[in-house]
Amino acid sequence: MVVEQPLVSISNLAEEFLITPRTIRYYEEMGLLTPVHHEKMSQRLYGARERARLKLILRGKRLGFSLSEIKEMINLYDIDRTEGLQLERAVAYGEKRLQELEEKIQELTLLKAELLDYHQQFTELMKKCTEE
Amino acid sequence: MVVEQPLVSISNLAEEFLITPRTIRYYEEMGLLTPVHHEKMSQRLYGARERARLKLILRGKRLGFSLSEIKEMINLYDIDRTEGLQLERAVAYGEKRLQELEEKIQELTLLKAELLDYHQQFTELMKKCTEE
DNA sequence: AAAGGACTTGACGTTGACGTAAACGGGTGT
DNA sequence: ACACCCGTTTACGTCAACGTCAAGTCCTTT
Repeated sequence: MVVEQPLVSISNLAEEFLITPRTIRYYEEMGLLTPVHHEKMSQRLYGARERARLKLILRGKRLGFSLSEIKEMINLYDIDRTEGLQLERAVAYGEKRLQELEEKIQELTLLKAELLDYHQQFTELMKKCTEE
Repeated sequence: MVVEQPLVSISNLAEEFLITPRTIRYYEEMGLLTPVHHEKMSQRLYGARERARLKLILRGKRLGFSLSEIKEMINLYDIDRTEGLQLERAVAYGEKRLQELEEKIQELTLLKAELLDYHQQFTELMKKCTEE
């Protein structure tokens, strides 16, 4: 039983994710996306896989990763498709990335705590000003 | 009782933070740093305040914020020096930033969980391969 | 058939965050 | 006096991540 995949055009996909077609083509150019090209026709079509990848890419961007970093991360997800000969390297790399993520979380939490501290001081100060 | 501040030159500061003098001057140009200029002499000198700011800037960079975002954040810390007339705006802005930080933390945690999941699958798979 | 709209591939422009080189000045050791 | 080192300003170069045309292709609609 073959499931009919909903394939969409580049501008539809762009609209869906609130980005431009140019951006999507750029991600393909950088090797982050690999849409199917319609038979004998020069048209990119995007299915569930590319949609998922694009989601990952945009999340990575929001988190401040570069495109090359993101590429390496999503390649980790796709490594089962590769020969799988350098699994140890992949595992080691994954561990390194995990540690970096943990550090980022720590730093963000710290930053948030500091801002929160200042925030509370200010709010306190404002209360006093409005009380009198 | 005046405390003698240890003021350092631009290259000393650069060396301390493993960046270049150019980077420090650029941050000043963008309004992120305001070193004291030695009297009648054209030399920048950096004290505790600039060092603290630079620390904040570099942490912001590691977390993927742009320089203009970082500028707004450290201006929140320094708002007591301004007239203080628009405190409400500052508080509101601070709350917005805090919420964004919370979202970033959530996303990072999610990403980490996903990577960890794949990582464990791979490690499991490798065990089986080496066992036989 | 002619027009219109969505897609394609170049190719060049732009912005942020610096790198790098040029040309100058002030103090210091020899 | 001269070289040397550290600092300064000014200016152009660079790289990532796209924006913005230009020119052509394909399909549909009138």
